[in-house]
Amino acid sequence: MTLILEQFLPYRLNRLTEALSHRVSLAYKAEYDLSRAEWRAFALLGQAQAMTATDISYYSTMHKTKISRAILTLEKRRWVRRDVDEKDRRLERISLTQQGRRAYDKLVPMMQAEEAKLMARLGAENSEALQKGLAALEEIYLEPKVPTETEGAE
Amino acid sequence: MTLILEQFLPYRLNRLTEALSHRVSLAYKAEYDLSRAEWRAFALLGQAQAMTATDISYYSTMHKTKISRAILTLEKRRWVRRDVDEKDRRLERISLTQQGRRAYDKLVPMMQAEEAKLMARLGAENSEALQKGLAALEEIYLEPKVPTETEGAE
DNA sequence: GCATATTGGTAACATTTGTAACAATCCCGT
DNA sequence: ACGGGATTGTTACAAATGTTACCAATATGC
Repeated sequence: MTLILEQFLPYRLNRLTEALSHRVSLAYKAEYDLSRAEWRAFALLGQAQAMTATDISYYSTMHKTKISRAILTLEKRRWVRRDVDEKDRRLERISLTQQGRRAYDKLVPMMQAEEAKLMARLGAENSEALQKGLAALEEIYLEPKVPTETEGAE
Repeated sequence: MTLILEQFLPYRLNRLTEALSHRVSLAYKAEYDLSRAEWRAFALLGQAQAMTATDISYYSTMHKTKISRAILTLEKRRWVRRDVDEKDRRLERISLTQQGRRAYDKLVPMMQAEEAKLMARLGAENSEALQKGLAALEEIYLEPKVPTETEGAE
């Protein structure tokens, strides 16, 4: 009885994720010295208008204390700011500052270029297969979407 | 300029990996109280005859000190043993004990069942697409194989 | 053959992370 | 309107992790 790890989905995903994340991290580390947590929070904030820390935690699959700290760091850089929600004063809506937006606009093309390079190497057919497979997996295991407005994460 | 995370491969892989790994971890945690590192080292040792700690580190994408500690724990449980390689006495070949093998033989079917359930939900077509896409990615980003004998990692 | 560099593995230390407790706020039923 | 219970985010502390230094064994170069 043997579990063939090369065929075991969690193992495969783990290794690929590690490899890809590491590759991509080179860009934001070299350019801005961001940690993984910071980059993820940052990327989410770039896409959505204003999220709460809980939202970010949910969509990044990272612990809320980690997010709390990442946000603090980003805040110190003046890349994000917090505004207490007037309707519910427990909530802090986090959003990019103008300065943060500029950094985002500079960083994103680098990431996209990296991904484009990868897709080119994969080829159209493999790439499509991958999209299809991942989409199906996501449907089973993940919540559907990243919000573009602050909204509860279930 | 916006990076759509739902379409960004590292993000997608990360979330899926988290979700799947967590799901699978329930089995080995509930049954044997293994940590992730322990489970991965264990699974690799179940497949290969005898690996060195460095091999395990490489194939599990985990830090060598983490592996060192995981092996120590597994050794205390008497699931693995070490034998100093007589040819190169710096090396320790780690392998499953009989007791370890029994635990492995009990655990593996549970993991396979979990995966089979997933594949069934995916359906044949999506599953094949996924396989194809992942295989292509692996070819670009990963070393080819898990050794079945102790051997250097690249 | 001997000095030096390299490798496998561990240990000490410092950093990072998560768990648990907390304050502030809100919700809801009464 | 009040009180119990939930929710948001932070902090204190404990556990896990990684960096660095280290030892032992081996390989390399002269």
